[in-house]
Amino acid sequence: MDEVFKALADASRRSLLDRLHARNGQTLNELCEGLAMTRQAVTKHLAILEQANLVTTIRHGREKLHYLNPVPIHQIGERWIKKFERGKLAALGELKRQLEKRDE
Amino acid sequence: MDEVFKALADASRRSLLDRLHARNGQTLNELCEGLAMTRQAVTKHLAILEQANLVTTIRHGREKLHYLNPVPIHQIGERWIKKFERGKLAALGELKRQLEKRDE
DNA sequence: TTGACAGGCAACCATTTGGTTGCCTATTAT
DNA sequence: ATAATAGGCAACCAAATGGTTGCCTGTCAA
Repeated sequence: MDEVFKALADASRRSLLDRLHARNGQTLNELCEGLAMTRQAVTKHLAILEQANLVTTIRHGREKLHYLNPVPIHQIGERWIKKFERGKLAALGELKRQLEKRDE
Repeated sequence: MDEVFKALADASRRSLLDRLHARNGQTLNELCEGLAMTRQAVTKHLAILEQANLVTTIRHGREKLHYLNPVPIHQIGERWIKKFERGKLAALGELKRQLEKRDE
């Protein structure tokens, strides 16, 4: 899980996920197009995403296809959000109320 | 939004959020208790969480109370997850199917 | 079979990050 | 008034991070 958060921390990597979301199964070179980054930089980002299990790859001949894996992101929603979500809006509302009481 | 992801990338900071979730409105020194870190390190983490709007603080006399703000985390769930969630399980299932076809 | 294309590996570099220590300020309690 | 308490600021440091360049390997097409 730690790896997922670290992987998502970088904007370049998030945009790579965006690209894969737009069109799944792209090759490395396709993912490089239009980016102000060398191919090797992208390779590193993809490796990090792969290790975090956010991207799955498959070799097909000399090409490596990249597929988005939505499961870990979904798990954040399941574990983290849910954890803090109880009393979602209530938190801020109650916060204000408590402080008003405290500072009287 | 970038700040939120960066703030969540660190395990120490996530555990600070856990602590605040367990008991909201703690002071800096309370949050330091039992951690293998100096007070100043915790201060820095809290500053980052504050900048990401994940923690709201209020001065009360010489104390600074820290409150968890669940809204940005909730927004991840709203924006990111939703974005990739379409065809949640479908993605992996379809992935396998496509590859089986491709590699025949 | 040979060149072009897709990708991998490794060394290197600058900046960011997570942490430290040391000292300063403000508030509270004795 | 003064000591203890709660927190802030700044300089500094080591390690991690995001990026580069250079070169190597494997696969496909002419």
